Amino acid sequence: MNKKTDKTSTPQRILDSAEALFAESGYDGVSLRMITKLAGVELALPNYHFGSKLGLFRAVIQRRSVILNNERMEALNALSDRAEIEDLIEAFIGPFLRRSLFGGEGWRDYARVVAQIANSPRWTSEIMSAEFDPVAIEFIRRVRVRFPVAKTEDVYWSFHFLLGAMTMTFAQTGRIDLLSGDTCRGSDLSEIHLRMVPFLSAGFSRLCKGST
Amino acid sequence: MNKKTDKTSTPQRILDSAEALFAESGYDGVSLRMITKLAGVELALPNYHFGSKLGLFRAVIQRRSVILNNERMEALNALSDRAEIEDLIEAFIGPFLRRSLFGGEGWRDYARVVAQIANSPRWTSEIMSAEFDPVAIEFIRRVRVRFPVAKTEDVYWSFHFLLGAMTMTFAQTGRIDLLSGDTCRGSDLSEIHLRMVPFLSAGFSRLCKGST
DNA sequence: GCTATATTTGAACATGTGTTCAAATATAGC
DNA sequence: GCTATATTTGAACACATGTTCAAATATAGC
Repeated sequence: MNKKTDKTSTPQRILDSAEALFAESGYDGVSLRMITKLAGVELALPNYHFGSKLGLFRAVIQRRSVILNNERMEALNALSDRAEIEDLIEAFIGPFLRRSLFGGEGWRDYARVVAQIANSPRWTSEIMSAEFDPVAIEFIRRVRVRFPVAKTEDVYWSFHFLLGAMTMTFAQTGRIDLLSGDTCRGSDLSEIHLRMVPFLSAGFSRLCKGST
Repeated sequence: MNKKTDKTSTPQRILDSAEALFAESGYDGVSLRMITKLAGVELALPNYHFGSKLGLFRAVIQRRSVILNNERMEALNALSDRAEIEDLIEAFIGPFLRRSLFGGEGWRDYARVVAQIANSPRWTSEIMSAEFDPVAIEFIRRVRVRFPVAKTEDVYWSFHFLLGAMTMTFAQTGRIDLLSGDTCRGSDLSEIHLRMVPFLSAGFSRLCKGST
């Protein structure tokens, strides 16, 4: 018999299983026994490799946030100071949407985990702000360059609405599928992407162009 | 000694405590012992009055959803067929925002619970669709009357973005407070309301007016 | 005031929880 | 091949979980 039943390493198998289960039921809805059973490893191993359940959760988030934030930051930096709001929004949301769409189950599950913690007061400062604020700050800075006369609050609240639309998209709850009788599918991220940029651009323009 | 230490009835005290705790930590993050301790009642009473923990959770949601949906449906029905998109959006989100703002802690906590279940696949059909779909369907119908040439998908996706912005607002995680250095406060629902209607109206107009 | 029903009490039940640890095994450096 | 380190095993720990139930108490109808 093989020493490993799979090619992937133990920590990775644990991360993958945890990611899939957290996406479905959230942090408190999943036990280490569920995770280790799905991963096919012993119960003690998550604690050995990640210290604690909380350590495992943080590792799940960080594994992909690092990759993601690099891509997003690069996309923003690639734009000139005269870039339109459409381009800024595209740079901010595009990498995440593309990963969720083409990156396989793991990335899709990851987005669903992020969506849940983004709406939970418990994880806001500890995880959301810690992991995702740098890109957010840069995006907001660039929006203010684009709309120099916009009031500070208008920019932040516009960003807040963008964040909500993005989060709801990542959540993939199937609500819109049910509601539309499958006319729309939450998994069709390219269909959403196509509409999200114009929708949000119009909102930003209305609020931040300075007509007040 | 009094037979009741408070004026409110036992079921209500349980509902209030459950609501406050669910808002902070979600369904799985709260135990019946936490709830009964906060409510100052015996452990067995939630099961007696609501059948199970799940029954209690559903009761927490339904207690206010009934009130809310009546108000929202009336607000929609009060509008003429020629109502602007601004008015439709106002009717859809206004009652909820006002309750959260002026209704006291209970309504604020309730909104936070709804925000969390709105992003969790686990509760989508069981609770979200069951409780909130009728108003959503009526809102969408009215949007299509207002924008008769709009493609079906554009209307649904616009609604999806609206739902995201609304949910993120109700979540009250404090992220935008942190990010803006308290320039913006997530608890200032009137500040948000003021901007949310124009922002979303611009998005709907861009996507649904039929220019494609 | 008595009776029937509704509610509350306090304890127990079986099972699930994250974490720990010494012993066994595998891996890598030389 | 031997040794030192890294990993895995399997079991146990102390405690928390939702639910149940008979007994005690309160409430309401007459």
